[in-house]
Amino acid sequence: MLDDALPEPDLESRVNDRDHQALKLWLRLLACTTRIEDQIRQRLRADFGTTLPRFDLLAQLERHPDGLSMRELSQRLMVTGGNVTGITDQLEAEGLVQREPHPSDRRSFTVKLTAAGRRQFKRMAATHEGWIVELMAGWDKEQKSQVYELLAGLKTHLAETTRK
Amino acid sequence: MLDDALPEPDLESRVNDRDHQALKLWLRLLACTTRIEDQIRQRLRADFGTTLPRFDLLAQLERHPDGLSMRELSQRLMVTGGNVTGITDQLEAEGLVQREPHPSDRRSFTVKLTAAGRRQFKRMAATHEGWIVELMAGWDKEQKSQVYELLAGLKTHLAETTRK
DNA sequence: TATTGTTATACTCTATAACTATA
DNA sequence: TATAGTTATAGAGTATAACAATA
Repeated sequence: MLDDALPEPDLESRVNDRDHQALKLWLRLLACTTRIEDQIRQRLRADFGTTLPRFDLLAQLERHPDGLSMRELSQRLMVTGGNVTGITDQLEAEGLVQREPHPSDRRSFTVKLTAAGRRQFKRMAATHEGWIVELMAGWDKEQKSQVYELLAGLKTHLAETTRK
Repeated sequence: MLDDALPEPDLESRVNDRDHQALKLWLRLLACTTRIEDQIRQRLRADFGTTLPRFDLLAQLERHPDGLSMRELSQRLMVTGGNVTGITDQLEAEGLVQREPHPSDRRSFTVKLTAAGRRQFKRMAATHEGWIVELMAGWDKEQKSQVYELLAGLKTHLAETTRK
């Protein structure tokens, strides 16, 4: 098997000969994504002094120039409200985002990127994409396309299966 | 696009129309694996009162009946030594593993599963595999096989690319 | 000197629950 | 009553660095 040629032990090495297809696939999938994610975290910290959750929050705001409420951010980032408060506090202290009062609901805010936040995110996003291109270079264009389409099916299944 | 039919916003929704193939693929990949991993963590906690790192450590020991040193565990689990000490302490307190003195090197231990640890791990592993089968059921056998083979290429590339 | 493992410390991310202000 | 957001707290997981014992 191709894989036995790889000397480095890692999370996938937890798999056993008797194990079944789904499990083997999952462990290999996990090994790959973990490795990429670790790289991204390391590089975000080293090059930009930031973290993946902070980057993710900025990315959501960049997609929504009109801003998002704390609750919407919480849903999109899939974390609880208290955490969004914390991350938003940090980003606001860095001057990258700001809370604006909601026009009609005085309980709520609209969180938006500042001009500085937008500039900074654009810089980070461009670099980040370069990292991804580099890390995914193990697949050619056609292979990427194949996996992308295959993942659509898995994603749909997960959305239907994993409520809460 | 198939994906626009999915209403639920998640991490993949950070992607933008102008973004490129590698990035879109990565975000979809990350969304799927994160979702599965979150499920596994939740279920390990709910059903067995344990965590993924603890499960992973037991899995490594199950594959190595002769035991592993702390250093080997650290490498295989890809975490620093201090963390392995902590996780091993917990598992030892639960009676699932034990440290045995290394025969020739008095600085070192060999960590092994206890009989209880082996029994408990077998139970957990069987349940765990059922979860994985369920969560990966979005792909049929042929699709699983395809992705498995494709991942081999990515994994090799990552092993060659991401040294520290 | 280098290595094995432990300890101490600190930081990030996370969830839960109690709380306030408003709807 | 319900909802938006905050605060407080606790716990898991991680890294770093200083340390003791041994090689």
